[in-house]
Amino acid sequence: MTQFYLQEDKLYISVDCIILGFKENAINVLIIKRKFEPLKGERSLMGGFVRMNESLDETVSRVISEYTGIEGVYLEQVGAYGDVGRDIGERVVSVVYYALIDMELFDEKLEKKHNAEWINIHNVGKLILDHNRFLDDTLKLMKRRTATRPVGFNLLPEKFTLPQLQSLYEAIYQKSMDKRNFRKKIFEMDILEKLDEKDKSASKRGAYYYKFNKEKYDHRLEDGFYFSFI
Amino acid sequence: MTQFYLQEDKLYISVDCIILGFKENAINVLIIKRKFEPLKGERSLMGGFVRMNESLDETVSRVISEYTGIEGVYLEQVGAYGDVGRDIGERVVSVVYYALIDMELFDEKLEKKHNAEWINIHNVGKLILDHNRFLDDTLKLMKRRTATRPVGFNLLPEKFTLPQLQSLYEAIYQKSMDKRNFRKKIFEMDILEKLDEKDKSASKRGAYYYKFNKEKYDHRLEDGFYFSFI
DNA sequence: GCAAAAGTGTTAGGTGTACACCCATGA
DNA sequence: TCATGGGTGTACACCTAACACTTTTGC
Repeated sequence: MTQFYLQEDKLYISVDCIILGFKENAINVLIIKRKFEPLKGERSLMGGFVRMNESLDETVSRVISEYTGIEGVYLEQVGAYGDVGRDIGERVVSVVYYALIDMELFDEKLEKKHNAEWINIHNVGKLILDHNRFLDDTLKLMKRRTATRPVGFNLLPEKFTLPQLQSLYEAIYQKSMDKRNFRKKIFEMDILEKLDEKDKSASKRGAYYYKFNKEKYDHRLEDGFYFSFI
Repeated sequence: MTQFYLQEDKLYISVDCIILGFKENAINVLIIKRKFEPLKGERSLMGGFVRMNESLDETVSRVISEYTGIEGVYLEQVGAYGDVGRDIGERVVSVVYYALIDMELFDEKLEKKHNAEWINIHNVGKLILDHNRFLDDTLKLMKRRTATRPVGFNLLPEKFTLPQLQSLYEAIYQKSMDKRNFRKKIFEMDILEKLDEKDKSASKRGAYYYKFNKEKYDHRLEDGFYFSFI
């Protein structure tokens, strides 16, 4: 059986990760300055080669964990990029994923170790190779996804306030929203659980904490419930 | 520079294609019965290995052209599938694409040559490996895409009637639509060009032919026009 | 007591949906 | 003339979007 494949070419496959986090009312992406040739000193996404005995998902998780210290994050595949000349020197097909992480869980020691920094997604300059394209495609996909699935919560801590949630969506869609309409929409979805606790860090009055209630959400999905932020 | 990659693994990469066509009010997919081992006689999607000097897009186009005789079709990537055991015998990462073709352009000689047949997407039985998953993922993606982009036209001849167009969308979404509402929506989009010619094959009165007007569509997109069938 | 953020309802306009009849033509 | 599919308009329900004031509390 192996005979059948023998005449075919084998290629390098890498995974590139776009790690997104939310802080100070902005979506940030983790970027590294490469410490070695080729392209030393230039800015890049995090990546890794897919190993023979490793699934794509395993490669991504390995890379994410290496650069953030976090396991089990929300991941979505953006796509495979395979133009012949996309990498320099060697032919490499890259599969791109993005991850939404809670920046409070980020291991800051890794920031120095990898020469990494969080950059506002609107100020990311030139990246190596076709990484800017990866980022552009990711942002389009992420906007669509956060509009139709409750995945934005992955960018927030487990407990969050409604002003926080709103400012997250405002950062994603780059437009300000009406407080009353936003809250009405969220409440109608009936997927949040209100806690008794308040966050007083942003105001004297304090804002109630909420949690995303996955059970409620899954239950609502069953009877053809259609989801839509924005 | 090449040194840098030397220690990494190289893998086989294949492309699998889901070729969709519209005929007799149903969406059909082209399926082959494999003529050789492994898995001889079983039903499969069309695929091909990515060659060292070929981009993914080139591989897809090669495969599509080989099995349909058509060039320049509408293509969209579904994703990369890379579980370690997904292929039997060897490790192969597969990148899946779907194509929307006008079945009138299909070269029927190739049907026998490749042991291929068009099967209604709701009657496709068991396919080899993880090909059923590819098909399921494709259909979800295609439904979303045809709902928000005017790509359904790729499944019709250049000239088509409104009853044809409606029956296409009814086949995609598996539900019947109101004629008046459908036409209203389409006309409001203002992306069709009415021809003077009629199609009399389905009725005595005849239905006017229309053409998709890409210029109009591109123009409307510029001023934040949001598109939505269904 | 005041500054600063959290929280709360109503209305008007627009969009989606349901629904029934006449038209054109070939046989 | 009749059977068959093509073509057309309206009314109601629902959803979206715009809008301003009161509440809480630490300082």
